[in-house]
Amino acid sequence: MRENNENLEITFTNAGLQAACSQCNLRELCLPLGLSEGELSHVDTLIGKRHKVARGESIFRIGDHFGAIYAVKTGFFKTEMLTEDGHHQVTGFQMAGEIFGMDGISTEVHNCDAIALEDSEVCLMPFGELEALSMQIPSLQRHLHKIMSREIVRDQGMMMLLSTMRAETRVAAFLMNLSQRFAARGYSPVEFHLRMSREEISSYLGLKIETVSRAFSHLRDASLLEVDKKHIRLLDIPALKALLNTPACHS
Amino acid sequence: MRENNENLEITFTNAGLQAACSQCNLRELCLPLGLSEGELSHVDTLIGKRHKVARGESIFRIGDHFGAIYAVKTGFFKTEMLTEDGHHQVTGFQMAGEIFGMDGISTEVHNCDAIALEDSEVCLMPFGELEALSMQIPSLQRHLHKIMSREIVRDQGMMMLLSTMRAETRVAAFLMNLSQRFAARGYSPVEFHLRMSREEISSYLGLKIETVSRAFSHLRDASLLEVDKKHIRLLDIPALKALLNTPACHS
DNA sequence: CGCAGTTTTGATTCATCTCAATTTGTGTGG
DNA sequence: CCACACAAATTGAGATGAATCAAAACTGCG
Repeated sequence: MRENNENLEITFTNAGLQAACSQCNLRELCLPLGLSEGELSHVDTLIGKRHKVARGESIFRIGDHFGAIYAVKTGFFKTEMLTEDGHHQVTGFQMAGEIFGMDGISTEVHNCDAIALEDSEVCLMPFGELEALSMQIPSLQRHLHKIMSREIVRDQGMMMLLSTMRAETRVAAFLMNLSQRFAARGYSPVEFHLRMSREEISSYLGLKIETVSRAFSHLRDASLLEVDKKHIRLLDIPALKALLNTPACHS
Repeated sequence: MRENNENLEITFTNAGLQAACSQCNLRELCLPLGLSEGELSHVDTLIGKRHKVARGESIFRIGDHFGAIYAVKTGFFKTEMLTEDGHHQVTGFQMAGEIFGMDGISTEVHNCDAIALEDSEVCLMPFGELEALSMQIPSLQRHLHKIMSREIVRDQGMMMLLSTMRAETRVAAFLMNLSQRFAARGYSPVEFHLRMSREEISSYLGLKIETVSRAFSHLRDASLLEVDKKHIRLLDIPALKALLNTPACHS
């Protein structure tokens, strides 16, 4: 299986302990995108050791001092903030090649927890060094800015989802989004495993867990997908896409 | 009135046509924050001419090529995206000293419209030049990153508002947010004028216009504020703050 | 003064939440 | 390996908050 190959590869590169972007199969998705060979070798010197995290452990917590941003090497993460009334609220899920921790730049304090949803590895990128290096390498600077901007756009898309879509549509949009991201990583866009619980999905989508469950059931009944616990199979992607274009009012 | 002073000041500095951050009374809120005198003078060379926009006019539109970010010198803006089904959706309001347009960095194409809510002036900051200059001035680079990060944090806060707060609470949070921002600019935090329509507020808050109207009426009936059309007076800020800490379920 | 657009208010409908019960899954220790 | 307890997910019935539909009041502008 794909998973196994991935694991073998990790074991292999991890033997060197030191992360090396230049050797990483995620470099087309991650920070190094668009860098030349020579530039990449500079980046190699900056990226700290990789860091293993067991499922459930955190990379940083709310209130921690900000010192670095992180790239997912393998595994799956969630980030969650604390609401005014003390509840956790998932603000994002991160998979291989995705970067998180940028929330901490502005105040130099993290304002979310970053928690591994499965045994994972991250690459640590000390932010001060990253800034210093990006003063040397224009294409690195530019790409860093693009990554931050992409996060802004992503969050704004999420705002739109939350304010305009109905429960079922939110779930469909969520699954389509995962599908695309898996596809970009060479995994099947139609069949995948959810790493997060229904609880976490509902928190992320601004719904109650029962509503998410009902949405899954309803999409299944409409033959748009198959659900077996956390295993998802999208049966009718065009129809799911069409759902997203549906106005909020009852169609 | 305060407004008049502001206007006089504009007329005055505008006589020079060229914007000068070093002379700007917003420099503690805006891009130049934390720069030395010498660094400021470099920034002065980069900031393009100021740009006047009449109420209703746009600075950029969805699909426009991205070339610069903008700082509000005077006036008020909204940014709005297009939903899948073709409706406009307000994603933010920008006031003096706030920076917008960073959504365009990632794809080099803007994905929102930026529209003046009143006759306004913006300072145009060509992004390529800004990047080049930030390679010379570490504190400028750092602050640019903080500004982008702040936008990320802001958007995530909005996601939380949209997924956890009830209609009335959203409106209260919106007003409290405006209040703080006015206060930071030396205006009254308890009494201010809304530049945006109920329609725009409702779009921003993910509600219908009638619901926003009812929320205003209800907050008024509870003696938490006075509403006279677009003129708002916050009567009980502690109570409004307390509202925000209220769990989503019926109190 | 009258007209168009905006805002407020009211009555009803509908989607999601809440509460409750059941089923399914997971991990632990005998 | 199975039994048990506990957590996660599903399903159902009813309550509730916001949307919708409709109409009235207000605002601003020529």
